[in-house]
Amino acid sequence: MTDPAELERDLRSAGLRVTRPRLAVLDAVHAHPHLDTEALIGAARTRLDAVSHQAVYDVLRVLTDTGLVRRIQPQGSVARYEARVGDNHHHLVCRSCGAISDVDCATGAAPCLTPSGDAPPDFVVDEAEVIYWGRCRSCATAPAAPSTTDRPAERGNP
Amino acid sequence: MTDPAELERDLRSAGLRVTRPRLAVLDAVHAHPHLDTEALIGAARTRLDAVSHQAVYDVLRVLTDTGLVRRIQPQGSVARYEARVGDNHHHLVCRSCGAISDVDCATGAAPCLTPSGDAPPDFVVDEAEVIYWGRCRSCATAPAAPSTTDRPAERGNP
DNA sequence: GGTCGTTTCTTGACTGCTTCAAGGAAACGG
DNA sequence: CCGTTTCCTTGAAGCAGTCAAGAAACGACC
Repeated sequence: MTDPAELERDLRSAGLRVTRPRLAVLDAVHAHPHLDTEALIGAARTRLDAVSHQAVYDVLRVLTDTGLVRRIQPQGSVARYEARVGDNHHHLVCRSCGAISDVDCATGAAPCLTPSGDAPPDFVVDEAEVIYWGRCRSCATAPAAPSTTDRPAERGNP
Repeated sequence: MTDPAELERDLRSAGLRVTRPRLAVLDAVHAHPHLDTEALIGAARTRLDAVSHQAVYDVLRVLTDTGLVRRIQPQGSVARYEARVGDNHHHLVCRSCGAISDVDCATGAAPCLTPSGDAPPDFVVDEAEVIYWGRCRSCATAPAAPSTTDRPAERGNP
């Protein structure tokens, strides 16, 4: 649980009003990286007695727009959010259980990567988003049995 | 329009039955890279008199599963498909008009990139998916007026 | 502290992409 | 040519996310 005063300061410095739903959601995103919206609604409701799902959607949008949180959405997954912003890190996603983990970016500053061979015609690139696809250890060792300890990402799994 | 015999050969070598919807969709994906499903339904219907939208969804799933087409889905966009597979290339996406273009991968073979600093814990990576975000030339020069010549990607644009 | 204007949250309905399900049609091996 | 298997059609449903109108909360100013 992050210091409320710090969260409040973050909101204010982003030019946002400080409201209880915003504090709750922001704290939840800090506490649990890579959660989806539904889970964040739940997490916000443990902090507050009641929040509408619409409020959480609104808050997440505002926080994303102001850069306080980052939204990621690997294929086959719904939107997920994290509070680690500004360091241009990347993500590892497990193909079978959907687990996500962070990887530091080698180059550091965005766009950490530029299209190779400067062939690209007329594009001004400001960010390179990288997703590493593979299998986490538990799924790599037990291929057919996706672990249930992490939340699955793919919807249409047979 | 790709040679039908060639498309047929591709289907067979992937172990798939050759049907008219599959040929039509596969040809459409070859002809128009980065189209979304709705546009592909339209493109398939110019090749065939009638195809159900469900058939196109089914076909796209099968083609994706067998690796004959690749599915991409930048944030804020619906699913899009391309027939350029196996070369592990990447994509440039314009933030304002949603235009997508291809970039060759420098390294060539997948995973063209490995997580830097081998810090990542216990992940077997088989692919690195890179999306370069930025602005295409027309949008970079006219920031406030997204070009309508390319199909927009974002839905909730004000 | 109290008051006012603006922003934000609540409630409820709705959209759009995608998938599910059942039955008929087509592909392909024999 | 026939039977089995797979695939397409039709129609409906699911689900994440959005829209809209009114009530509540924030915070600036007095």
